Amino acid sequence: MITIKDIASEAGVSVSTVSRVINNRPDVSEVARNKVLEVAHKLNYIPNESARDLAGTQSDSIGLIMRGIGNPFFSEMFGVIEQSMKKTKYSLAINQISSTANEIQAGAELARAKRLSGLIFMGGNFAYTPEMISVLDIPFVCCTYSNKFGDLSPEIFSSVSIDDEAEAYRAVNALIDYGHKDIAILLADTEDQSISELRYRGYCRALKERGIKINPNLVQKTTNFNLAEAYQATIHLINKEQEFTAVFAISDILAMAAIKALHNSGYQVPGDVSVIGIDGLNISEFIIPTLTSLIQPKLEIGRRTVELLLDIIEQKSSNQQIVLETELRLGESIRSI
Amino acid sequence: MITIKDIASEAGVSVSTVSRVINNRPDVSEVARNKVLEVAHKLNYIPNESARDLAGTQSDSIGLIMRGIGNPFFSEMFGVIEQSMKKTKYSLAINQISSTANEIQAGAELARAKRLSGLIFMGGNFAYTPEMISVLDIPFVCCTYSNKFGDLSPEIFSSVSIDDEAEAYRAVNALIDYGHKDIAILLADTEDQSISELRYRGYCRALKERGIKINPNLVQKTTNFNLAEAYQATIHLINKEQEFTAVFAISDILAMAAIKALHNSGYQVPGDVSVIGIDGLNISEFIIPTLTSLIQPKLEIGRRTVELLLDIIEQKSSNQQIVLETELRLGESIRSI
DNA sequence: TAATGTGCTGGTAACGTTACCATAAATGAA
DNA sequence: TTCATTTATGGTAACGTTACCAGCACATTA
Repeated sequence: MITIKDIASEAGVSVSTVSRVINNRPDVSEVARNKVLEVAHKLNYIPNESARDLAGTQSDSIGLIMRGIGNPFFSEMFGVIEQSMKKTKYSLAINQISSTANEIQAGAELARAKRLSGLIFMGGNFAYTPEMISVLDIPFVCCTYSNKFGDLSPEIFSSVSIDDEAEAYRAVNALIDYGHKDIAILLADTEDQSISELRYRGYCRALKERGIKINPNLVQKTTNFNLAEAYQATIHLINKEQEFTAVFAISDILAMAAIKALHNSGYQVPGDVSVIGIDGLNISEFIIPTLTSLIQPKLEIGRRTVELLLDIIEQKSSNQQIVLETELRLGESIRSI
Repeated sequence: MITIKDIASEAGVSVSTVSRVINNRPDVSEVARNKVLEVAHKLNYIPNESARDLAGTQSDSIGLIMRGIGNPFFSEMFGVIEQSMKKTKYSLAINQISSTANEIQAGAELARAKRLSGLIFMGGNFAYTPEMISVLDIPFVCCTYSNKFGDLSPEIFSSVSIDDEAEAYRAVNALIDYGHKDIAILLADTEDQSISELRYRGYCRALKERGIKINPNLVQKTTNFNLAEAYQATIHLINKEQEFTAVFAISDILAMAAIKALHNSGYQVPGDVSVIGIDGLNISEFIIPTLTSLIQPKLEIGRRTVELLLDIIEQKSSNQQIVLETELRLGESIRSI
């Protein structure tokens, strides 16, 4: 194991100077700098991150607390974030937590155990209170969701996401514009304060504004973002024998399962039933019929999340809530009636 | 920040004793142990991993070098491995590398930077030489692939995977059993020594053994495991106007894109063309038509990978190559002619 | 009785790095 | 010339933990 001491003696300078060179600090002469770099390269030196983290005021690690990798949307988002982080000096420490676990607690523990510089939360809950986040004494950004139900003031938290309520509203309006009135909704999560709840609110608002009564029989819940369960939930919806001509699935993963269930039950999509989703999974463009969906700008969400977090860490920016827009991709899964 | 010193003075013992308790070592009296645990809990103590890694002989981190997260199969495998690792004391350090990067080099660097106890390689290349892996001085396991092209003796490396050649052979034989003779193959990767190459060999062997000549016009390549590219490749295959009644896609992701491309080009699947894949993505069971595929035992691959690596680290086992079998799931995408 | 374990405990030097202070040399201003 | 200021460097104490050695009771054996 090559250490800065080895480099120091080999290059004929002190460990302090080596450390300064490695960390790209200004107060070093060109001669010393070049000599150190040359020796470091020759000896194939790799800094020991543990020692760095321990000695430094903070580590160069960012924690990612993920919930529900079951939904491929988050796998895709993970890839994007990982990619964005690659361009920085920071590395990612990932912690996947169960849907029931307390993510704030998990984040706080990871942060202290690994001396993280910052945290990214993905796929979480919405209801944070100031007391809850007070245990987090480092910068954090919520990715793909905001704090619509909590009572946090905008100054004390950051997020990068779409406006779930507004986008759902837009999706349902698209269906209504196509002439649909009997629109079922396929929800996930049993928790009240979830992304599902927000999108449900958008559904309700759209129907109300267009003078359509909400029919509880057309509100179908599934426990999570899982193909098999969503399939069963759709079968259940069909078995209610309540007429509907369209399904708004609050996620592409649910939408794809719904299309399959409808198809297996003898319904044509979009002939008999139109289906629209939200999220924009890569695969949803390649199924038959192509899924109509509101595509989240995954690349930009990931990029902006990393950017914002780093700016906050480096005190170039303060907390803010960034809201991005989806793009409506018209696929083959809906038609007008 | 609470340290073992705080606990030591609060509990009235030495730091050595606290360390012993935290690490569950035997030589501590019950009285001291209980007192320390009580104080640690009261002060909400969380061990500093950096200090641990630095002071200890090795860290409790395992590195995961992943290639090509583009293929959802690896996202799903990642979830499984993450889950399996949860049950152990080890934590995961993930490094996603580009398809051109040298994974051995990446692994070696990560291992030294973070003082890893072991490495898992996923989605990589096949051709390792003893010199190449000699830079890795820690235990490692190749997950989902083996070393079919390299000249490593079985004693010096470990893997958990299916037999890609044999499984491809099985898939193509299934098509032949259904009466198909003009069987196209959809490959990925331009590199010679890949998973794609092995599956291609299985395809060739099956055809040869059943007396079918290999038609180069029916061998269609795409540069990687990507839906859009696979779609284009299939279109290209169709445009050759070479008759074929079946497609063997060497991965589900390619198979799904192929089905879509065939469908958009006016071919019925399986009416005109049968399609079979390998891997077993979650979604492939929910597309129309349900994909026929050889399902990799993802859970078991992940579990055995972690198990084997930990056994090697803890010297309970030596290197070995574990080969698991797929399960043929007959979907709607093939039919006999 | 003396010698030899055995179980538990504390002290302290690592681990590899950074932060901070001290100092020497070089430069500029008075 | 002399003093102040800048620039480049080295020395060393942290950081929080584990590994290792030493030592003290107390029990066991010859």
